Amino acid sequence: MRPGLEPERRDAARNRELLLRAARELIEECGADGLTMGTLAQRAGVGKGTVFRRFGSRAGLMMSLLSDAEAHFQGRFMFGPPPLGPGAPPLERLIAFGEERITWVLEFGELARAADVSAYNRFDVPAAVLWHRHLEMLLREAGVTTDPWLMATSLSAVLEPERILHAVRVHHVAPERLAASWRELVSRVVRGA
Amino acid sequence: MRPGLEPERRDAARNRELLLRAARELIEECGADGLTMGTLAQRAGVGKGTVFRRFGSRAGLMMSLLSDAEAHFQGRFMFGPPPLGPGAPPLERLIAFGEERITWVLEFGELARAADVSAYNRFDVPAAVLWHRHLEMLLREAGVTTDPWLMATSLSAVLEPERILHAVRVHHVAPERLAASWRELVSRVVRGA
DNA sequence: GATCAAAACGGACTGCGGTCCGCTTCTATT
DNA sequence: AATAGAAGCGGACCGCAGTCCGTTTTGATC
Repeated sequence: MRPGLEPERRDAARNRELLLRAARELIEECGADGLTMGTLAQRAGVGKGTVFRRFGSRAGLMMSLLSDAEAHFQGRFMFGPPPLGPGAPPLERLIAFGEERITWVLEFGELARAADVSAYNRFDVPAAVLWHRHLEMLLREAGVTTDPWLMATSLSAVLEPERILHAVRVHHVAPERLAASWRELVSRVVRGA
Repeated sequence: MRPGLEPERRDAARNRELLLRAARELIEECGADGLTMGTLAQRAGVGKGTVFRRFGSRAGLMMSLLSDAEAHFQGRFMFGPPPLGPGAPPLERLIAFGEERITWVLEFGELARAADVSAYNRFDVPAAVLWHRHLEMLLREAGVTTDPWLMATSLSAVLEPERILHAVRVHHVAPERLAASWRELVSRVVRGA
């Protein structure tokens, strides 16, 4: 999250750790939706202003909590072993990407939902941009030449946490069924090229 | 919105009209995001409790404001002339549906965004269910046999107001380009069958 | 027209995310 | 060790969505 170039003051760093620890505890106890910024400040033993100074907003806090998991996932699809990482044919990588993302959403999705900035720029956070670029690149490699940028946008929409969680939690769709549908969709998109 | 079977009391009906009129005025002046329930109550000359009694929530109010436009759109794709309405081949109807929905979002999307309940059940409001069923039906007719329900879910995701508005307003994507991408996507999905 | 229960009303109240600003604590410099 | 000013701190404060409950309006019944 933080570029190490301009180091944090000691008390600031201490409070960040205090807050992250307290946040994880609270989420454990009440779920991500049950966490309020006031309670968090109290639990961590700091003022509310400090929480907002550190994380900017509730969404920012959630993004900080996610950043480890996100970095790990990013590392895997960019540098990890095939079929998710480089080395496999693009269609297989697309399929693997969706499958892994579905798994990821099932594990961290509630946090991801809480991290969604409710403005238009929800799609412009670094992680979302990275995923989008990755999809676009794979589509190009797979020979999709007509507007790969928008096609990547559409595929991103399909993998949005909100929908995936809704399908699984409300409609009791099995994750494997989601994955199968994704395979089908992306195969058709690519084969149509 | 209201089934006519259990008629409203006179004062209730009067206040509903007052509120809807005031809401439209305020949105005209401040945009949908700028409308607050308190201001609305004040403008309409009623108490805040009344606003919530009538519409349940801010999202409910926005849905009431949308209901005319929604009913009109629904009428067109269910009973209107082809290619949107019945009579045209399913692929053409799918294409027309997306095109019309894009146009619709560009006109009413801000309202639609404001009407989005921020819970899981955002996809279970009657209008969303209807669109979903319509897409599913067209997919079946077009010969998509593998999990048309989930495929319809995916296609719905692509047409979500939030993304369309983001593409147009932030990334300056021309609506025609969105429509072209939709045609491409849905053609490939169907042809793959 | 008087009566009465149900429906509707209204505004004080709660809890939340987020801001503001006077005060405190660090750390670089001498 | 003294100092200065930048960085950090905290909690009172704001505006908002949504709730609660004592009071008022309505319209069916007599």
